[in-house]
Amino acid sequence: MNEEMASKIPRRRGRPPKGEAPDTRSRILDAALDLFARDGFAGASIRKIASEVGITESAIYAHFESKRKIYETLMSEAGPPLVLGVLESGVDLADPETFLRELARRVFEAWDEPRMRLFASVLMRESGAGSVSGGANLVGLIEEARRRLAEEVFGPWMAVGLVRDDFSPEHLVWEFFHPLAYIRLLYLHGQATEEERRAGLRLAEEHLDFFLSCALRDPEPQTSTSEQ
Amino acid sequence: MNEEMASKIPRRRGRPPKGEAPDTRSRILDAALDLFARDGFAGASIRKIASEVGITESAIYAHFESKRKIYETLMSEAGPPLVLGVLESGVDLADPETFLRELARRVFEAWDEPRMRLFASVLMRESGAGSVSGGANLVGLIEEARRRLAEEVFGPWMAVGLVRDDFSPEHLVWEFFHPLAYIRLLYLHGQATEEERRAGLRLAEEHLDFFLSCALRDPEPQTSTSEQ
DNA sequence: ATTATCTATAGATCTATAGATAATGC
DNA sequence: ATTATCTATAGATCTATAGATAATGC
Repeated sequence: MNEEMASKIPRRRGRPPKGEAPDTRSRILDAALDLFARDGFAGASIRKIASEVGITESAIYAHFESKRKIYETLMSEAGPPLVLGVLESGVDLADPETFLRELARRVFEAWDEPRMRLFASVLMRESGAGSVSGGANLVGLIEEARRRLAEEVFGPWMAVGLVRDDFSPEHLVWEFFHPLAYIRLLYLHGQATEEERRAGLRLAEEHLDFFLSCALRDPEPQTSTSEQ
Repeated sequence: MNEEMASKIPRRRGRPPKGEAPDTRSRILDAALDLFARDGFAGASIRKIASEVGITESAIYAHFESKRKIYETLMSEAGPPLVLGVLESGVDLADPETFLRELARRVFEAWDEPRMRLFASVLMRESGAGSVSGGANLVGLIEEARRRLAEEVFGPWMAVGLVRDDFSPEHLVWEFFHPLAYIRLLYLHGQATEEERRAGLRLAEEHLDFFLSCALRDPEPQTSTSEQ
């Protein structure tokens, strides 16, 4: 529980000297992320967050106007870019197998970071319909990634016969990507043990093999339009 | 919010006459399930549960000794049997395609029930590691189903060449079943709209087609051991 | 003057218990 | 006598604000 309940010695009254308690704002965000992941939005209290940081509750209100604002700030700072930015960073699109393996590798590299695992917990807890609005909607985030992968990656591949064409590009993306998202939620969450994480990564690799063996096609013998 | 905030007229003091407020205990459980699904364990209060049922908070304590006990009671009443009982009810194992389609149909029939959708929300919210212990562990429940399907269904099929054998039975089960579980959590939760539910069911069907087209094999031309 | 902290506190809400009361079932 | 409810209340905890105080940066 209170692993590092922060210095018991109460601070003296006014604004602390420069170097003493650096970047309280981000320490509040870190503590909040931790507690939201463990206890959910409703279960985490300003009081616990403050005590984790080592300041009083009222000090928090100098940085954020409410608990919900803390939540929204967190969520807006770790939204889509982290999922899709990976895609943008220019992996070679020519060979599906290489591309998908590299994409999965990068996505999992990001998702396996401690901070991202905390986000996975929060997403899992709070992304249902009745939840804290403001930012994180799990289905929404994933739909976005799915749409782009379908349009920009699987669609073109299908057009040149690199992947099977008896399912839509959208569905191929789904079969590729959603199991990975599922693994993230179940195996790469905030309190996942080393063992769970390894199990998750192993599953992901095996899924990739399975998917590739199902979806790939050898490129057709170049019935190029220029020589019909 | 308070769709049916229950009769505003306060009841009179003592035990109510027989037919008047029937089966309070199960009405408490229903209200609690509803609120746990919407607000999470921490976010749902005894007070709200009581007000939903139309009794005072203290009346609840005549039925359950604590909020946690209500939660545990709920979870113990809707555990594994609902997932696996479906499997037991004797669907013909001879033809994989028929069996798997029927299994999926029954599982989704159960999961699409309003009450089961509420459970999906609660599972999603509270099954992370740091959560309310007692009963529901999502990974645990699914592992159990997976193990049995692998041993009793996919294993035998693989032995007789009905499914591909370049992946373990366990992994084939995973590729078959986990996308369905994922759909349940994301599309068949407590507050899912009609539209989300339909999208989920459509995805499930398409997944089934995809999986069958990947995993099935025509039975081998009966190289039976008796005629070698 | 502004900022980041503290002390003190208001007011809401929450879980749970004690004790009164009225119907039930023996 | 038991059970299911109520009224009343204790005591914890929670969010948030007011106002004092001390360092910072102009």
